[in-house]
Amino acid sequence: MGVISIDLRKRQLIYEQIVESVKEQIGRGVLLENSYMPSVRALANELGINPNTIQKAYTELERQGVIQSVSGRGSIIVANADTVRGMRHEQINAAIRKVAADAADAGIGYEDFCREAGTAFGTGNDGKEKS
Amino acid sequence: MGVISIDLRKRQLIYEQIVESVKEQIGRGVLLENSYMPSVRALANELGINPNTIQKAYTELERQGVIQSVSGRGSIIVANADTVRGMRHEQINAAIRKVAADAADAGIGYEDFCREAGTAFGTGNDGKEKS
Amino acid sequence: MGVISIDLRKRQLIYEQIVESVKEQIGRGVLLENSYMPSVRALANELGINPNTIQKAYTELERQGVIQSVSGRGSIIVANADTVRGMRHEQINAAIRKVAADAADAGIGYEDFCREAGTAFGTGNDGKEKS
Amino acid sequence: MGVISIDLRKRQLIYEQIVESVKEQIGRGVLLENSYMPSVRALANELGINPNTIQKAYTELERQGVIQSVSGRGSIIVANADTVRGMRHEQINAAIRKVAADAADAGIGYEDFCREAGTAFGTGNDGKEKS
DNA sequence: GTGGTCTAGACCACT
DNA sequence: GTGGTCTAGACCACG
Repeated sequence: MGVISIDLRKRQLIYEQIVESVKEQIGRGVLLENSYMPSVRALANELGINPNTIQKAYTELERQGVIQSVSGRGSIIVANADTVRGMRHEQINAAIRKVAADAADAGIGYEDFCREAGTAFGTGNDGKEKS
Repeated sequence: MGVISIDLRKRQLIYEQIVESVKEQIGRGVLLENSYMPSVRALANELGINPNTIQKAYTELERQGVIQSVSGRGSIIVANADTVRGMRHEQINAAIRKVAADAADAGIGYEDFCREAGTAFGTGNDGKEKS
Repeated sequence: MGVISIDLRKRQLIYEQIVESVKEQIGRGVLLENSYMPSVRALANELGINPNTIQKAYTELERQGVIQSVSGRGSIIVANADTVRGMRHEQINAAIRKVAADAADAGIGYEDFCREAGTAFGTGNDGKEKS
Repeated sequence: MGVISIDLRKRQLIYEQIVESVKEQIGRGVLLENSYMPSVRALANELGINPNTIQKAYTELERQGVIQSVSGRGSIIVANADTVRGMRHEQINAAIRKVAADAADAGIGYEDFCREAGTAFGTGNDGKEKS
């Protein structure tokens, strides 16, 4: 089974899901720097979607400097795990700031915000130091 | 100038933007319980979009119990500010949990998460008291 | 307070609701044979709806032989309670046959049908003789 | 010939007729779980009505959890016959209770009610065993 | 071709 | 003029 996954029911564009999934797997060390990505055709087949969509994702990944397409050879991963983890962190941090701004706007306080978030972190930081 | 605003450039569906904008303004007390919403045509005209899109938004608002439409009369706001704020809070809490889960998954710790979020809350709560 | 009632939120046409409401009140003996109906204008005012709608209802009532309009005088009730009760019974019987046919079609048995209906009749016929 | 039927002369909304017809055919086992619905355009063409109306029906069916639509793929039936039959039964039971309440209100007794209904059930259950 | 959103504009019942 | 349904047809992302 492949390591790249998509969900057709999500509203997020499929090619974006692929981009994110690829970066996530590189960050996890599942996909390695200097190794080849599956071919457009192979991945399209594996995910059961159209090659055009894969192509769009690969083009975007190349634009972001994550992979590099070599004519007749395939697409090679040129970013290392740390780099993409950094990209992912920055993306998530932006999402955090956005939802925090929404929460602040809706009158949710900082402590309530952290308490709500705490449940997602398994390390005992579930807000109990608030009680 | 009207109180309901949309941004055609956003990827969020227009009718959803309207639904959220209406709920936000009710929550802020700008739109009041028992008062009438602008008519479908009037709002369509004001926002420069098609009446059908407004209709779709109003239908959804009625489905959510926020307004009640009567043919030939207009659409009356039946939810009070607290109710709508509660709906909005629940929505935002869900978003917080989601982004927190993403962050945890990406290896961002609870404290980093709260520190990142802290900037959105004006009160100097940048996460220090968590450490 | 008037005896004729309508519900603007229902999907049933308003003039039909008025027709039914009038017949129901005649059947109950609240509106009496040979007495006058409220004037179109008065009833429109009382119900807060447009006189055209009342006029439509009165026209239909006249067509059914329930009232008779006399120019410059008003509309007089010409059907007695028994007559309209009969009309109403026939209408309801038709509705019963229709819903029974739907139920039979959906595979609901006669006994289940009667048990479900029993709860609406306060007289102890709530299906317990089935148990 | 298709299995989904509508009647333009009925007052019931077309998209509602479609929703009900689809659920009925699923309940009958004519439309099967995990099979695809006809495409929006195909059904629109077959029934001679506008694709938007079909879309509205499909959207409602998805909201009810009967089908699941995937852009570019089609709409797959996800509810099984039993589930849909259950939904239909609950709907019909509500209708039974409503008409029974009307009947009781009009002075029709439980036994008369069941006798009237009996004719719709073919098995000689005309209410005799109730007396 | 497929679903989904949106525009444009019609008709209806009712105000 | 008001909400609501429907028609006609456009564009988009995807197959």
